[in-house]
Amino acid sequence: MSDTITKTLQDYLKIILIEAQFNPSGYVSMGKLAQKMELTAGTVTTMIKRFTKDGWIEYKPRVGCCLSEKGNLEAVKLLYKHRLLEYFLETTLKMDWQEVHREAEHLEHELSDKVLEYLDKFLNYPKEDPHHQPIFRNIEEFKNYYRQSFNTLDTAEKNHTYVVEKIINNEDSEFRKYLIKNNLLPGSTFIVISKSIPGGWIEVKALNNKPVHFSLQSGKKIIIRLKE
Amino acid sequence: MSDTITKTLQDYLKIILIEAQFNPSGYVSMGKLAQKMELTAGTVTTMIKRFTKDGWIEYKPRVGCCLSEKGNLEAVKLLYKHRLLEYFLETTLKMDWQEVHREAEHLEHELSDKVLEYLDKFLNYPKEDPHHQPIFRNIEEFKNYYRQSFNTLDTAEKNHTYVVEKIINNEDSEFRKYLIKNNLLPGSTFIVISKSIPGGWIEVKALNNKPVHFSLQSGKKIIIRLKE
DNA sequence: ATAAATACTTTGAATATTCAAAATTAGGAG
DNA sequence: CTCCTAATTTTGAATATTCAAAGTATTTAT
Repeated sequence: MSDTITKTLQDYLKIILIEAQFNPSGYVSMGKLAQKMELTAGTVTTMIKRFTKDGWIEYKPRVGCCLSEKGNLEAVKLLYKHRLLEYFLETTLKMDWQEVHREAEHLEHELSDKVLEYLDKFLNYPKEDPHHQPIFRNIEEFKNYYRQSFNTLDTAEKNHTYVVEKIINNEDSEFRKYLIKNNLLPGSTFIVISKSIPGGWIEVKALNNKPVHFSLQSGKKIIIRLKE
Repeated sequence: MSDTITKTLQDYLKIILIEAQFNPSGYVSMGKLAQKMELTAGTVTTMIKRFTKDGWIEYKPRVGCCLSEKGNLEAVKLLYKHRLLEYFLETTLKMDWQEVHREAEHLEHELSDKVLEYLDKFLNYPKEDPHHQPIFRNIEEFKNYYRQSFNTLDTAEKNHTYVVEKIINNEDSEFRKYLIKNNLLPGSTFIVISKSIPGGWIEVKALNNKPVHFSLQSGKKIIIRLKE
């Protein structure tokens, strides 16, 4: 059944597409997936292994999974269907925005590519859904959009290398001095040495500098991007 | 899971609703159901017994099944969703009529009552789908329509094929001879060539026979059912 | 570096849906 | 009334999806 796109597979693909964006490695852990899918971790592990065999997903044991090319294609199409449906339900049928997401969630599974095409034409190819979420019509549009979006330091991962992109709330001069001293102004490259979520801190090190700690709270003020 | 309306249950209900109309007893055989569902008779028997336990269906072993009140309610709603979707796809999205049925078949399963309500309002409550099939909004409308439309020869429709089910008032031997001569005894198949309600007549033709006229009055003595 | 906590994987079992093939039954032919 | 045929029902097995609980591995804290 390697080519059958079941409703279940679709749900997995869509969640992985979104969650992978929040992770510099591009991988989604089994725990995270289980939480989002509202299933047990064991179930998710089993299913992911099957989907991997069918070529939808790539899986690294004890690490997580990401979408294959084939999986990406399908996942982006689902997001396209979802957002176009939201647009239709809200602007054409004038449904309450609170119900729109849930309804689109159901309908997207049965909306064929053909109906999608006609619906898009009828709606005159809107660029955004009613909540200003862009409607991506292919992977390139999707990837391009997310390439430009950034994460903050608190989401950085151990052993990965990043570049400082921007500092939020630049008024705080104490905080600024701390950044200058540790060579962490926009443009600087650094690596994550260690991190403790329960402890609420992260330790990073810029080139030719000593390691330095930040609270995850203050890390939210530092916008970063993964270094190639 | 007695209350969960799965896609599978929906498929069974919809087919039973339609097929039951073609049978004067109101029951659908396991064989017929299996054929329409494109499943084996064994599968259908098993499922029908389960659905009976859950209160959707009434089942008589070795005879067949029909819908319970609860099943009828759900089935008519599904037909409502199906036809309204056909209307939408064809008149609003301007899809090709050949694709419309298949697409509605899929979407109807995920169209909630809420969206149905808004869609109906948007379409301004059409009375028929694009192929002149009435859109029933509740069981009464459905039953009423079928009670009047598919019982005796006078209600038969042009170009449709029927089977003679029973002759009322079998004493009239002249009438009986007329039927024998034209091969219109119970079991015979015939097609309606033409019909005039103002003229008060209907013209039908059995296989390998010449066309023959009946007054709508005498047609009331011939009980028929739609073929297939 | 070792113990404790956390995350992940495996295993065994349950439910829903399906089929093929064997067993049963009803209705018609002789 | 008995036998045959066709329809129906039963049985045993398969697939997909899921969970709980037990077993492993990794990470964090001491």
